[in-house]
Amino acid sequence: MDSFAERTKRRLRDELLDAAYDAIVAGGYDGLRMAEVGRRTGVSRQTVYNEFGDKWGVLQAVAARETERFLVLVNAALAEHADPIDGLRAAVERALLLASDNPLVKAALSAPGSDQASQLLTTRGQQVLELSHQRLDAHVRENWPEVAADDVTTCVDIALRVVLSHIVNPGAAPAVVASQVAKVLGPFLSSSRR
Amino acid sequence: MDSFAERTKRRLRDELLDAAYDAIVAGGYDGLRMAEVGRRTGVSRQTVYNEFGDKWGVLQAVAARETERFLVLVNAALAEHADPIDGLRAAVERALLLASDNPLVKAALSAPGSDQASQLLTTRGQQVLELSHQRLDAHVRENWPEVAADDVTTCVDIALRVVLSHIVNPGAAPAVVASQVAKVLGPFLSSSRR
DNA sequence: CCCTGATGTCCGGTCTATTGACATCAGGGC
DNA sequence: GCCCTGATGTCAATAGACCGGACATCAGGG
Repeated sequence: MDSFAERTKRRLRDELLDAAYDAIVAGGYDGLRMAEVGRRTGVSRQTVYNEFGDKWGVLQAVAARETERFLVLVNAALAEHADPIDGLRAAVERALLLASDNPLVKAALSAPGSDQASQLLTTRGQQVLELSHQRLDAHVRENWPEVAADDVTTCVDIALRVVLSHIVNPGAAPAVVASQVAKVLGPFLSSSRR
Repeated sequence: MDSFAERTKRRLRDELLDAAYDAIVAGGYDGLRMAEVGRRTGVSRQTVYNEFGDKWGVLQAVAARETERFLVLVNAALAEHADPIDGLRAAVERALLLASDNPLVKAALSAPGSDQASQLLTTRGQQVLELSHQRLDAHVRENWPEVAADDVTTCVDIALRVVLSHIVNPGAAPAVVASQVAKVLGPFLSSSRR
């Protein structure tokens, strides 16, 4: 089922991502050295290339893992509320708070080389968007089956984009933004109940 | 220094030993199946042979690891006493207590196939003896440098053999045996102080 | 203008696990 | 007594992954 070799492969990838994460947090995308990632993990530079293709692949993989972890926490905020609108508000606020003190987000937006890394959240943001979409859609449908599936998708998409925008370019405080989003999307959600 | 490959190799060996340990505790030496050890670890049967040579090698390796762990605890008992004779008594008692509820020792002495496994502690006990000797000698010399090195070796050897004998063939209670050993060896130790 | 350091690619060598086959042996059932 | 099963132990061929070195390329700095 799950062989030692498979576990080892996963572990290798995980340790490489740990090393890359640390390097990015410490020195941003520019400070990330492929050779250094390998060295810290006790593996050759070539192995890093075999695993991720190129440097951009490393950044993407780090971001994907971080996004997954991020979404677990956001989904937990969603799940704490019986009413979908309350859940929406809580999730938005949680996401903004988490993002504001996430070392990787900070590094991506402010460290040297941020012009590259920040694209993960802007012009090259499909990966993060899609991943978040999948996780959130699934979770919302499970929690509030009474809302039409299409409308869930629409709602998640809009909220997601607003949140992402605020992460990249902060406006009002998290709680304020969350209330705004809930207020604006609330009527739509209510009208779509079966 | 310590590459990913080396760590993986150690981990493999460790997981194989875990699987073998469980199998032996559950079914004794006869109940140990090479294929099962591999299967539980997610590795082929051949890999088990590559690592340990043969079934006896597996048992030896399990015993060696267990002995090391055992000695850490026994040495801790030694270290808790400033006087060598007190230390000796405490170590003997600790060893006998630990052995009496050690699952591996129980399996080796009572489970089916114990005729084979028990040889590790009797006719084929060199490995365990030597390992214990090294660890204990080093520890004792470090703790009580005032005792002549030769006499330490002698003393450890005798105490060790008495303890091993009591493990295989229990006599008086641990505390009693410990006191006996301390009483008998005490004068010798005292006389050898520099 | 060269020198340095980093990315990315290629390839041959090596190590290790895997797979399948085989010989051997002990125990149990017919 | 004889065969069948299951286990140990051995062997060779194969495959997969990492390694090491070499190389082209490019950007930045003295």
